[in-house]
Amino acid sequence: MVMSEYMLYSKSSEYAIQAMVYLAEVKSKKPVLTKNIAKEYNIPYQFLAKIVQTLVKHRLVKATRGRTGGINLYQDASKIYLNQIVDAIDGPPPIKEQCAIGLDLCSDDVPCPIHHTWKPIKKAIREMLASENLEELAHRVIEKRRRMNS
Amino acid sequence: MVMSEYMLYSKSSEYAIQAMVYLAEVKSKKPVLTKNIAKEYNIPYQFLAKIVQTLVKHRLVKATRGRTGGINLYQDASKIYLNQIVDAIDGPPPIKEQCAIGLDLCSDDVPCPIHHTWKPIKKAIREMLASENLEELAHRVIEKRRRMNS
DNA sequence: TGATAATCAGACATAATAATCCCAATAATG
DNA sequence: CATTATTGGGATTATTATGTCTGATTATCA
Repeated sequence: MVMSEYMLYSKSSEYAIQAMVYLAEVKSKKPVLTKNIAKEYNIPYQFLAKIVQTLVKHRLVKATRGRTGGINLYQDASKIYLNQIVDAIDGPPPIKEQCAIGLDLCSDDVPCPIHHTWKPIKKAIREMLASENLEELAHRVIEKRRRMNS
Repeated sequence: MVMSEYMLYSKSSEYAIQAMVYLAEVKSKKPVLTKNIAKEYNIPYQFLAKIVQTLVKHRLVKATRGRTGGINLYQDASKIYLNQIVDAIDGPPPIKEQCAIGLDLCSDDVPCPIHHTWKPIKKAIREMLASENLEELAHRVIEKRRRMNS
């Protein structure tokens, strides 16, 4: 199998994050073309367009139709966190705890073999996604570009 | 998309782990039937048979053919770690660091926006998989069963 | 008001993963 | 030695995730 490494979210979510970081980066008042974002990040255009539609429905992105149309962030970049994007695309996290090795009925009371190790890690991931907002991310992307070009 | 939650390895690897925990649990000198493992864990038999073939090739499982055949652990349960199983099925981890949000050229020098948060978490996951051996896991599965039936 | 350029929406196509089928090879047993 | 029961392994199918096509809708601008 392929399994690059530890998947936190789907490819679709990854594209969604990239697109929204782009929007946070350019800070354009005017609508930004989905096509340009796709080109910039090498995302298949039509596929990204679909993802953007979902982001619009979840009010993470605002779309303007027509000739001078495009997309913008629905609200300030500092108020949008990674977990919101992932939840919009992949759906909200499961109600019941999921067991890492697929045993049924895994909980704090009846833990699976790796429950106590896995649980805090899972919590750390959740907190990571819930603490990173687009404004900070965009800042760091800009910083990254600066370093790459030097 | 579905994305139950944070995928550490493929479904195939999950099945492989379950099967090997089972082998560690029963501690049978006689070969154990793949069919029985499949039934016990509700794994599609033919699919598990395929996975077992891979485990055999990687010398994690020893297969005995013929009428009284079946499978056993290749070595002592205490010497087999989760990462070995995952690597055998999903392939070894990528050489280059993978960026969590899919930006190219992410490294310690030119980090992606969430690099510094993600890196230690990734390390923790790796260490979890590299520190859990089948003997301990089997012990805890037995303990789990005891608790579930009380 | 017609040409142009964007998003919206649903159907369709492709690729990757998961699962199944079938029969050969192996080995024990009556 | 035929029967039975197992793994081995290639081909095939099913399901899901990813990606594409086409046309409708909306809005600007000459």
